[in-house]
Amino acid sequence: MELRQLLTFQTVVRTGSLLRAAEELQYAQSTITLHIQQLEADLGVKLFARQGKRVQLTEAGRNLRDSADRLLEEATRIQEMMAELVQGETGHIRLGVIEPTASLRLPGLLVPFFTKRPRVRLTLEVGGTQSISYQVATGKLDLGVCSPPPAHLGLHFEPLFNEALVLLAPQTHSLAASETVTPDQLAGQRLLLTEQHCAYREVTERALLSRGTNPYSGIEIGSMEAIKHAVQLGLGVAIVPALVVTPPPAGTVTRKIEQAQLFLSVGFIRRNEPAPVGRVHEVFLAELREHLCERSAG
Amino acid sequence: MELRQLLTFQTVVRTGSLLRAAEELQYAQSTITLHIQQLEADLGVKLFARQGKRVQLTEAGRNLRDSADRLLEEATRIQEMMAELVQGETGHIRLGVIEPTASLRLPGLLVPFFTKRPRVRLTLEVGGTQSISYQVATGKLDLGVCSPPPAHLGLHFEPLFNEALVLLAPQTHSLAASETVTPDQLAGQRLLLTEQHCAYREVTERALLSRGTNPYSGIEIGSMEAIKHAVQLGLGVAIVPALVVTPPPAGTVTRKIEQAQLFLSVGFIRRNEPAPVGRVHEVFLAELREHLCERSAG
DNA sequence: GAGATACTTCATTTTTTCTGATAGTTGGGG
DNA sequence: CCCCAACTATCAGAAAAAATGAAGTATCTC
Repeated sequence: MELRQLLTFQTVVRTGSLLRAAEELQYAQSTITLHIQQLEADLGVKLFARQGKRVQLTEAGRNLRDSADRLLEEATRIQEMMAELVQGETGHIRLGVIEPTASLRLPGLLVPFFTKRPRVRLTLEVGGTQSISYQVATGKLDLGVCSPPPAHLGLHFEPLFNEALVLLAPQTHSLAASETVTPDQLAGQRLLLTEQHCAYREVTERALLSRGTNPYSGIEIGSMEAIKHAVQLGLGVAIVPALVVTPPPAGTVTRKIEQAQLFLSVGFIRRNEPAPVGRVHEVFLAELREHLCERSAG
Repeated sequence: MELRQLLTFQTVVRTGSLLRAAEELQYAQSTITLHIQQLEADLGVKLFARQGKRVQLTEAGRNLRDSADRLLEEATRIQEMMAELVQGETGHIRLGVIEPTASLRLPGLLVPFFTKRPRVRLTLEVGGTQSISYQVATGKLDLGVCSPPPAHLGLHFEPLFNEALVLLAPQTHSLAASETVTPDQLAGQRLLLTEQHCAYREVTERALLSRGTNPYSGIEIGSMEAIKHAVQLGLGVAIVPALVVTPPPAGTVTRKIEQAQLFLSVGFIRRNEPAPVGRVHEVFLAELREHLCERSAG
């Protein structure tokens, strides 16, 4: 059974004549006869009752008609889909994004992108840089938005913006007294940290350790929201993305930290070698660059 | 795009390797490469990201995967359906049956037939002999169960049974007095007839006219049930199939009519020349012969 | 880094497809 | 009633395509 033969069959059924089908399909008339005969031999049924001039569908022919229509429709659908895929009008973006970016910066980008492209599918995975970069490397995700990934994964990283970090403290806290604080002042304070291996924590630890301050305080909280509440209730102070605490929650204040490179580089990652990404992904990346770079914080 | 190529693609995806696909499909491995390349060229997209040894699906490949599965499934479904069609396990019987046979004799046949063959479709059209035979002649119906069709339609008619007709009269009617009645006794009686062109009426008219009795009484009622009720209410008498009034409705009696060939020959009709019927139809006809002939009334 | 493994390329063989001419059949019109 | 016009079937040969096997190239593993 060949698609060609089914198309011929369909055309014969529609036109009701081998001759007209031949004209329409630009075949010799004998080819039409042949196609039908091959189909009949292959399926083991007579499709048309030949009565000299006219051909008429048999029971088997009637049964084949609808199925042939479905099959050929599916076939053209495939070709159309592939064409749209090339145009970037359709496709599936499997995207991994770190939590703060996903909740604060991404929605403003996704909404216009996907309303303009209703046929594009999105799978958004929110997680840590480590998990995202691993999944991009193994092909489970197409793209990631996170901080620089481990070099050994061989991923391409392109920075988009720097996420500034600030100190969040209860209004009544001693550190809230001055406009800015220095890393030295943090020594001895109870600092609420995110989990280990989290990029935010790593940046924070690196910055403070380089100034001789060991930030570890014994309290790790996995969620930015939870940390905000903990600070609000006076459990301690925290270093969080500025955007997360703009404005600060009631009863807390934010303070800039001087003399430390307290920011997190955020960019997108993709496998650089044999890029198994389609046109949509390129278009999406262009959108990412445009919308996230312009808001970049130094 | 060819079904062959899609099958190769599907197999490569499933096995994850061109070599294994070649083994499984009994092709040379170069053929697999070729199929994929042809598919890629035809669709205008790369389907696999070649990284030397390994092949990995691209975005386009992932999109094609499901569609290819669907298409190939539909293709095998077609082949299976055709095979079943040959076996008589499936198919579509478009059947026309006259009303009394459809309601009285057919159900007992259809129930076992279709419970044994759940995949066979049935379209049952109930109508007069004329309409049924015309539709069979033009191919709108496959088979008909009715009285002998007009000869000019060139249909094959095979008698199955004779439907005996009896007089139905109100219990209090004068004709109910004797055990049997003769056509002569019907003269002057108000006889309720079915519509013109109905085989039942034609048989009745022929039989009575041949005995010098004109049965026309000015009342035509299109439904056997309505005629029964009309007789019950004393509107007149009627000649109806014996089976329809076994037992007679309350307040009525049936009487045999002597000296007249009052029965209707019922059989099946089909186009005899290029029989565009499938195996199911043959099986169904065999069932018809078996179940309807044995109950035949002389 | 040598060998095994797996995909690609290419020239060749085999198979299939398409065609044009021809023959056969049917149904309507004079 | 016969012939013509309209269709479909058959067939042999040309054209196209598919499949192959061998040689080539890249990659992973030990």
